[in-house]
Formats: sequence, C-alpha cells, structure tokens
Amino acid sequence: MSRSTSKRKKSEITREAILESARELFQQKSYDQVGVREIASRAGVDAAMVNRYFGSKMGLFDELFSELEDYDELYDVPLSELGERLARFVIEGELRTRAGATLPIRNDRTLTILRSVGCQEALPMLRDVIAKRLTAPLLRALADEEQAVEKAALIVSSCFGFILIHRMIGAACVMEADRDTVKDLLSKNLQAIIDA
Amino acid sequence: MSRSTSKRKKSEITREAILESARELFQQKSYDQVGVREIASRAGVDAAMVNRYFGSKMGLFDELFSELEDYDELYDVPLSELGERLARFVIEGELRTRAGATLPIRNDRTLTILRSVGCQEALPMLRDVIAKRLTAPLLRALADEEQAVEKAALIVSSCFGFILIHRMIGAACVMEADRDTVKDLLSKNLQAIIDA
DNA sequence: ACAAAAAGTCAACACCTGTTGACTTTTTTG
DNA sequence: CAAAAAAGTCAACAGGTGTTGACTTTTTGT
Repeated sequence: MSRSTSKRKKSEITREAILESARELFQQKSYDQVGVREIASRAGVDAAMVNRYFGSKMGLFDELFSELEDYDELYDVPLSELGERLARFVIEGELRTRAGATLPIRNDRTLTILRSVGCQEALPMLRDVIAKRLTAPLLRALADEEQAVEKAALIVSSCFGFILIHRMIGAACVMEADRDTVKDLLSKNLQAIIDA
Repeated sequence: MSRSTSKRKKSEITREAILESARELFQQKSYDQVGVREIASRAGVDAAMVNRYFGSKMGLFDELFSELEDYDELYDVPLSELGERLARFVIEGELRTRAGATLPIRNDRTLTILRSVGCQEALPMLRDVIAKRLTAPLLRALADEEQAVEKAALIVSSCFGFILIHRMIGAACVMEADRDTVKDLLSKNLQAIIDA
C-alpha cells in the first residue's frame, strides 16, 4: 500500500535500466569491449550496481539471453513456406505474419551473439544458446525430412552468414546489392536446401 | 661474406618467429584477446620487439593479411564447377586440383578474420580485406552473370557462415552432421546460387 | 516516528594492457 | 682491433579492467 506499489519498485527500475543499457551496448560492441562502467553510466547508476544485481559482468550478459524470444514460432509454418519466412526474418530483422500482425520475434539478439562470438569467455554460453534456442526448434521442424541434421546445419550457416556479412561487417558487396533481389535469391536458396 | 649471409640474417629470423607466433595465436583468439607479451614469449623474444619490427600490435596484425594468398586462383575454374570447388575449399580448408596437386590456398586466414571481426579497432581493415581480396575476385568471375552482385553477396555469406558455425563456434548441429553429405549439399547449394 | 532492511555511492584493490626510452649486448663495418 | 650500427633487454609509464567492502542514503515495516 506504500507509494512503491503504484510505481514499480525502485530496484526494478534500475535493474531494467541496466538491462536496457546492456542490450544496446552489447549489440554494438563485443563482450570485452563493453565495460561495466560504461553500462552503468549509460543507465545512470554506479558500476557496482551491475555486480549487485547480476553478480558479475558475465551474469548480466547471461541474463540477456534468458529473455530471448521463443523461436518455435519462427518455424511454425508449412515447410514449403519456411524458406521465404526465414529470408524475411534474416533480412528485415523482424517478422510479420501474413495477417499483418508483428510477431514478437526480432533478430537483434542474433547480432549480439555474433558480436561476442570471438570472446573465449562468452563462446561456450553462446554456443549453447545457438544449439538449444535457435537450432533445436529448426531441427524439430525438419524432423520428418531426410538429412535433417545436415540441412539444419546449412540453413543455420546461411542465416548467420548473411547477418554477419550484412549487419555486422557491412561488406561492400552486400550493401550494394539490391535488397529485394537478395531477399528473393536467399528465399529460394533456403527453400532449395529444405527441399533437397 | 660475413657469417650472416650464409645463415639468414638474425633479424629476419626473429621477425619471422614473431609472425609465426602471431599467425597461430590470432587464429585461436581475437585481436584483443591476444597480448603482445604472449606473442613475444611464444616467439622467444621480448615484447618490445613487436613494436620494433612492426610499429605496433595493429601493424603486426595488418602484416598477417599482406601475406594473404591470391584468391583469383580459387575462382579460376568454369562457372559450372565453381560451386563444388568452393564447397571443398570451405569444408576441407585447402584446395587440391583434379590433378592432385595442392594449390597454395588455405582458408586459415579466413578463420583469423572471423575471430577478430568483433573488434572495432580491427573491423575496418578486415572489411577491406574481405572486399578487395576475397569478394572482388569472385565478382570478377561472376561478371557475365545477371545479378552478379547479389549472387556474390549470397555466396560470400554462405561460405563465411559455414566456416563461422563449423570452425569457430563448433555448433552441435554441424559437428554431428555427416561430412560428405554436408559437402554435397553445400556444393549443390552454392552452384544453385550461381545458376539462378 | 523509529528501527530495520534495502538501495546506492565511493574509493580502492590487484591485475593487465600497449607502448616507450634508456640501457646492454651482439654484430657488422672501416 | 676499434668504432659504428644493429639487435635485444629491462623497467617503467599511463591507462584501463572487473570486483569488493565499507560507508551513506533512502525506503520499508511496525
């Protein structure tokens, strides 16, 4: 009944401020290029708060992937349409259903994974996220297909590869390419893997 | 005529020792996870030697890409065979001609690129290497095709993506996949992009 | 309103980083 | 052989890192 139940508890606010700051920064830079002081100051709090709320810098980083969306929705479509859906997701960064509604799935966290994949300290956890959260649902969707494992490996490679080259490296060849043409090519390409 | 012309000049030896040490380490860890002291000690010299011979840590890193092989050879094959050749190169890491000779092309440096692609300091240079040394020859090979830029973008994405998932992340789905099946799928997949 | 508990601040610790300049040792040259 | 030049060593610098514990302020429950 005290004034703190109407507003969110203060601790919740700063905790969320730290998380939001970390989301932004870890999407721009790799794990060891982002300092706890930088995260804290952007959140308007002291650096020690990171350790208070998340135990350690790695604890905070870990938390970013606990809040990862459920990717089963992404694959919840007839196999004959999966290629196109994946291409849209990879290139547009978000996913709209045919009806026009926006699914709560964005691939921002994929970029965060890629940024820090060079950090030995973070790699084991990221590998785990990729396996359990991203690949496993795809494998489930492909379960009835022959060579499901190999197809999944190639699909994951292609998707990550495109996001890497496009959003992270910003390689010239991709930036100069026509967006719709690329989307069409990628769409048919992914579908070809599925149908192989 | 002094004894130093028979043996290689001492300075050449340590210079090469530093380079070899750097090649190994930067292939295993990212740019900012490898220290100059680590490089030097593995080469059996003092850390200050890195700065003496290469100006700075970044100067040494830069040097690793000056010695990059010429990738024109990789694409010097009829377009109808390019898909298979790229797949072999990506998966096996080296390239044998039909005759059995080994071309002096390895994709080790590709791994070095991927390891450090998360480092803001190194990214501009790596982006340049990708554009000028890896992508440009491919674009030349595809010059007569329609949608050459878009096809190149997708091919580069797929190749980098596979090396990323396979050699760097070591994701479960790829490690469990049957090597020959994956090679066959990737080969046909890349060829499909070329022929699209 | 008072005491207990939670939240936040601050300074310091121990360690590591790339780089530099003075110094010593080795090699080459005249 | 002696002097000049090259090669290598060493210690220190200035800055940054994540983390911690003591302390102060704010909020909570009675």
